Amino acid sequence: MPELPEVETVVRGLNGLIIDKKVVTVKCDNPKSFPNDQSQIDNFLIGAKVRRAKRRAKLIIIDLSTDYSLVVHLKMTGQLVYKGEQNWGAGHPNDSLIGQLPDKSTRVIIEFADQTKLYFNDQRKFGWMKLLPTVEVAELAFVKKLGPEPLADDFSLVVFKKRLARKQRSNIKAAILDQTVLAGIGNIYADESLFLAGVHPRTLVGELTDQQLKKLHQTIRQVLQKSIDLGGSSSRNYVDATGAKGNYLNWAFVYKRDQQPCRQCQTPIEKIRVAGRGTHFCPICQPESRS
DNA sequence: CACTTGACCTGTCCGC
DNA sequence: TGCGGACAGGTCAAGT
Repeated sequence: MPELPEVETVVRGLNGLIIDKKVVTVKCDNPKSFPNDQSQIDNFLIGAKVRRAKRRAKLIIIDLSTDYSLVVHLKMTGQLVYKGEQNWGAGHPNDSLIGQLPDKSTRVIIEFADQTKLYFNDQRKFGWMKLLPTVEVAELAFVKKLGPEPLADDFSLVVFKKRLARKQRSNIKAAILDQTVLAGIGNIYADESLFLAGVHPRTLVGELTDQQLKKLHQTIRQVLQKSIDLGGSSSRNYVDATGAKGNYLNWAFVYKRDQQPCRQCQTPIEKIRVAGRGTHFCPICQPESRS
């Protein structure tokens, strides 16, 4: 669920909360969530100071003073939540969530020298964090294969078309979900951007018109930016680094809106399966191409 | 190689 | 109320 806008929101939050903090203890209840050896953790995480947090695709990368980085993938249910005086206390809106940590979904606890803590929670245990040398992050096989960042200035229509060139026979939804084509789109923003572009999710890439490609290139960027502005989407359990939920779904056109009226034409939104995933669309605004 | 399906997990919701 | 099963959806491995 955390897709590009949610991960970006977490990273921005971390940058305002944990810079220069020094790690003093690390606890992990589930080796799969944090598979490093204890000796690596002792040597390169304990005692390290946080330099900065950044994002690549859906990855959170926390650079440390030891020239190691903590790389985190939240997958579906991961949360990276900071508990400090800023966001925890009687009367604070996030107290009900933050105050209860750790809970049964807590996998890793990182404690800083000022006794504040960073919690990695992950109900379904699909997510992970890994400690590795900063220079090796970009060399990871799956990082090297990632497509371009859709919000980068140089992500032009020409680049978009080039990226789709080898996907002519797959449907457009599967193509934009493929992280080697584009980095950062997941199920929510795939559905939303296809709706705004008026493209049926099962349309084959090779059958898209130039006009549709141009429109989709724009709507992908629009939707991702809009969601970042709204703090992301909280479909199930996404929260940002301060424990706050995102607001995008109050504004969504199709995602999780099956049977509800389309915001443009009042036709009930339909839910189908495309690329193995629940897919929401408007049958009038996104007509199926006949072929 | 391109594309699809299944596995990884746990919690929730729906129908009987 | 309890219980089975479908579903949620990011990514990689395995299968077609």
